[in-house]
Parts: sequence; structure tokens; C-alpha cells
Amino acid sequence: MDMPALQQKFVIHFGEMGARWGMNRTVGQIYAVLFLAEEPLCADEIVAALGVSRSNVSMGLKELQSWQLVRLEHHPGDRRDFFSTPDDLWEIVMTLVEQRKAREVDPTLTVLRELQLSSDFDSTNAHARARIEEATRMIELFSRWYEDMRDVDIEKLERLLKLGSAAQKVLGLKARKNTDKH
Amino acid sequence: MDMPALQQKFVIHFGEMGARWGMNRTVGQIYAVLFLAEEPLCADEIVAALGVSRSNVSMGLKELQSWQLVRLEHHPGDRRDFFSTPDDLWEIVMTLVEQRKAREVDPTLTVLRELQLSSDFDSTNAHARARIEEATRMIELFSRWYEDMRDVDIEKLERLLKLGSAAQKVLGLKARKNTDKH
DNA sequence: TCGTATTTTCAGTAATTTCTGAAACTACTG
DNA sequence: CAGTAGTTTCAGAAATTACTGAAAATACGA
Repeated sequence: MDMPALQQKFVIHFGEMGARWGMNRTVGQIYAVLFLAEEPLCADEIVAALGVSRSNVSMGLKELQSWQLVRLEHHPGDRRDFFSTPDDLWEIVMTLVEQRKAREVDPTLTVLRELQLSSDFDSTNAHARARIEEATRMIELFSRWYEDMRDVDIEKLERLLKLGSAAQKVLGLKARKNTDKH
Repeated sequence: MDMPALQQKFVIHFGEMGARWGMNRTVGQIYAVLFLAEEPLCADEIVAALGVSRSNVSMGLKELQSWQLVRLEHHPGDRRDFFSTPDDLWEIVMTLVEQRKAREVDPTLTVLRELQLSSDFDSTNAHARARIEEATRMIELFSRWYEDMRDVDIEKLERLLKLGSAAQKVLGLKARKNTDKH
């Protein structure tokens, strides 16, 4: 791996994390290299930086494109593809959240809804039925919240985050009697 | 797999998702079985439900315990271990978020901080340095927000979620001139 | 059109992860 | 203490996933 030691540590860490994030090692490393790079890089520069095969880089870049985590651009008079990550970290975070939601929660919501529509749902035992309904409601609550927040502009979102739990006090939410749940 | 068709679909789906959630198929399926079960189950009941080996179930339960996603209990006059999931879905969601944060973001924050403390950080190229600092700030912002929200009681949190982006309006956040970023 | 630079595909191999069955271990009971 | 019911460990088998190199495809320029 051909790069300064510090950057190398960064890249290796992202490789390890990549696996936990539903990608694989190489994909995580490619992302890390692009993230640190000042300029967009072409595939061969990534090959040189990571010391993996050209085809592996090609597949990794395809995967990152499917996550919409990298941008493809062309330079005049050069037919190579150049890749980069957005400058704006917020954009990166938003994309990551969007993609993970799409991959990890939306399919579950779809299945839960299908189960409830299926003909043998009513004949399922009451407890299982209730749990499926409850899970659906919970996921729908988070989905709606997320879709709502996605449209708030970044500046406001950032200040909302910084406010943290104080928001709850400012909004003056009064404690509701908690005798009406479970 | 020995259970009613509808529950079976649920379990199979959670098996598929389990993989995307950093567990594996069996672990996801075990969780799904416990989630739907009215009563705590012992390992052999899970074996019967899923048709996998006893040792696989043992390892899966260990994994779920390491995630703190299942509870272990004992019945008087019975030396078997019985496992269950919390009744309260909020508790499940909170645990999941807590664990994923611990596994997926905390280690990265640690590494980023280490890099900044390392002796060759100052000699790293300015752009990479800036990106590492920026990433650290972003993760710290989310971490603080999360730790803040974790302490808000569920009732209030639920209402905050239902409020969604309206919260931002209620709080009267004024648009800040966005000339001071990037 | 042919040649060249580049990217993609894909079959096979390597590496990793998951799963199993047998053995070891634990802790209770008679 | 020996026997039994239960759980865990672990070495190897099975399954899956990642990676490579070679070949095929693409796309431009002469």
C-alpha cells in the first residue's frame, strides 16, 4: 500500500469498517482513498495506492456508485474515469443514511406490510400478529420522521442537532400520563 | 422449519436481513423466533423451530447476548436457559442503536482521534488533515446528539419524533447566512 | 476500418465465514 | 460420588464471499 503512514492507517481502518457497513474491505479502502484525495482519482491511481487488482477496483467503484457515494467525472482530452467523494460531509452523511435506510429498513417494512395483507394473517396467533403490527408502526414512525428531516435544510438541521435534547425542553413537551402504553 | 407459514416468512426475512445488520442468518432467525414468541423459549425449542444444529443455536444466542438483544431467564425447577426479547419495542430499538453505534461509529472516532494525536499528523498534507478533522467533528456532533437524546424519556422522544420537521419551525430557527461554510 | 487506451465481465481460486457433530464441560440430583 | 440434563467449545466441512488474471467489450482517434 503506497501512501504516507498516517493516511495508510486511515485507509486500513475504513477497510475494516467497510465490512461492518455492508460493503467489503476493498470498497471501504477505495472510499477512504477517495475521501482523502485532494483531486479526483482514476482507477489506476487507486490500484497503485491500494495494491489490489485492477478488476477489484473496478468492481469496488461500481459498488460505490450503486451506493451513490462517489462521483464520476471526465477531464477533457482524457478518456479515463475520475472518481471523487463530495466535498460536503453533510452530503456524504445524508447519502449514507438514505442508502442504509433503503437497504436495511425499507425491505423489512415491505415484508411486514405484505404479511399483514396476506390471507392467513387473521388466523395467525394473536400475540405474533400484535408484534408484527407493533413493529410496523415503529418502523413507520421512524421512516416518517426521517423523510421529514431529510427535507429540512442543512443549516437548520445542524442547529437542531446541536440543540440536542434541549429542543425537547424548549418545545415544552409535557409529560403524558404513561398509563396508556403496554 | 417447523412453524406456521406466515411466521416462517417473517423469520426467513429476518434471517436475510440479519446478514445486512452485522449478524448472520441464523442469528437473525433466532431473534425473529424469539420476537414472535409469546413465552421465553429454550434452546431446543429454537432448534425445533429453525431446524439448525444445537451448537449453532448456542453460538447464535451467545451473539445475541453480546448485542444485549435477548434476555436470559430461569424457571424454578428447570435448569434450562430460557430466552426472550423485551416486550417494549422502544427498548429494542434503543439497544440496537446503542450497539450499532458502539460497533460502527465509536471505533472510527477513536482512530480519527489517535491519528490527530500522532506525531506525523502535522506533516500530513493539509487537505487530508482537514478532511480527517472535519470527519471527526461531524461524528462528534452526531455522538453528542445521540447521547443527549438517549436520556430523554421515551414518551417525550416519541412525541418529538411525531413532530418531525415541524419541530424546527416551532423552535423558530432562523436561516443563517450560509456564506460561512465551504 | 484498425489500433489503442480504458473499463467490464467472468470463471476459477483464495479467503473468510458459517455451520455441524462430537467431545468437553457444568451443575444439579439421587 | 455417579448419573443425567443441559450448555459450550472446537476442529473440520460446507457455504459464501472476495479477489484475480485473462478475455471481452467499449469507445475513441487516426
